[in-house]
Amino acid sequence: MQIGIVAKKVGLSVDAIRFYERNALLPRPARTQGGFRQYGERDVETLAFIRRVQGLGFKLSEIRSLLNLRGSRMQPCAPVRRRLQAKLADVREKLANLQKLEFELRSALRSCDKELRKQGAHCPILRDRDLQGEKTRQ
Amino acid sequence: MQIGIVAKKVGLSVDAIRFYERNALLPRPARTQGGFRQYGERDVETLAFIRRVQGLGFKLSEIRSLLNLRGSRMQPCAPVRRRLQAKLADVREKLANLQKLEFELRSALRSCDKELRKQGAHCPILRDRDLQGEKTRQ
DNA sequence: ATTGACTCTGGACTATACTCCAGGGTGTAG
DNA sequence: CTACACCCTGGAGTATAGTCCAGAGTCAAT
Repeated sequence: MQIGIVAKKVGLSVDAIRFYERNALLPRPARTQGGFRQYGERDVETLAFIRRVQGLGFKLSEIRSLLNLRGSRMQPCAPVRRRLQAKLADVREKLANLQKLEFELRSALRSCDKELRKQGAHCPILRDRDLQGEKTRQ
Repeated sequence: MQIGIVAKKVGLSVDAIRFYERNALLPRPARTQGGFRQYGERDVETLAFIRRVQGLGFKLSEIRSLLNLRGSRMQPCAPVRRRLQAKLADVREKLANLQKLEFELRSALRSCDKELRKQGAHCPILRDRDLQGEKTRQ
């Protein structure tokens, strides 16, 4: 199979596949005389795997390490489980942050609405002041 | 006030402040003979504003447009409200995606656990197959 | 042998929000 | 006058996950 076919099969761009090869996510395949990459079913599976775990929120560097586990003959579930759990933890952290953000946006909206109801001319969000007590970034 | 003082006051780095100036978030200030930037309270307020709305999840390009509204004398609340609402909408979309992700991670974990309970040797996540019905990216 | 579709490489480019650096100048206290 | 802390500029670098490109070569069919 040449790269374009594989790309179509797994729903990736040709460029993405070459990119994965350069970044050691996909083994470099055999080549034809002329230098065209030749892929087999195994490669299609690897690419599908990549897409699957990417859909679970893993980044490419993490996927690389997952692929190493996959390469080992015994396929130990425990380390995968550990990674899934870590990922779940940071998804939950992100969720908490976004929820806080949602809350703050809603407050901001409410204060806008209050101002609009009393025909106020100046927006409470745009107003200066309120610069107390925010945490610093280094 | 020179830049270092302002930086300390608002909790930003000197570099960040210069970066904002280059990117038209902060007006370029007066300079001393020798070329040092001289800031006033107004600038401190602007920077505090930037931090505040950045905390609401706005990116710098969006903040720039917010700052324009703020510059106009009448400070109309309505356009700000519109932006807050749009931002709220995409926060909610992100939340939904993350929640879906959380769900998927939990399923993955469950399937790992099941395998581990029955002493299975090969991880269901690492297994190939299962490449049906995923949406394509262009 | 020619056409047309496909592929090759290396490198530049995208967005985001900064940080870090060298090499040099400035401000002020003593 | 000298030391020392601070400031200046322009440019490069960070991470992420690719995309896009030119210029050249290849494959299969006719």
